[in-house]
Amino acid sequence: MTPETLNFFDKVYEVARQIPYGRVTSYGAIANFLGAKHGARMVGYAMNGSHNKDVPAHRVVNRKGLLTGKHHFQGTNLMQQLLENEGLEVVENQIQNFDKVFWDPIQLL
DNA sequence: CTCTTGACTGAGG
DNA sequence: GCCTCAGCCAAGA
Repeated sequence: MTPETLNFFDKVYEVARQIPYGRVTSYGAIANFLGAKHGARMVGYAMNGSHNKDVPAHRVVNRKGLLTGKHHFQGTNLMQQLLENEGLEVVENQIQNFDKVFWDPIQLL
């Protein structure tokens, strides 16, 4: 675990916290925003340790709007419930109107 | 050290 | 649109 990796983890959490209410983004978008050469996979891996942080990990999905990380949440459909609670429409672990609720961290600049 | 496993993604058929 | 393949790379066994 290099210092750069730790910094990367913190950056991921920092970006994730900036995701607006009712919006979502993808692992790749975050990776691209951070210029992460480790790739989107590491973003997902970073989220693995986001449990005891104030990170809305449920707003981060894969590029198709699929809730690939729902099994990392407590219960079976907690992630979906959280998203629906924010006014999002989720069917079969997939976010509906994904292109409309998608939020690219690049817009933060 | 090697091998496997992923909360991924883009390209090609 | 679907499926498959190949890069990607940190962590754990």
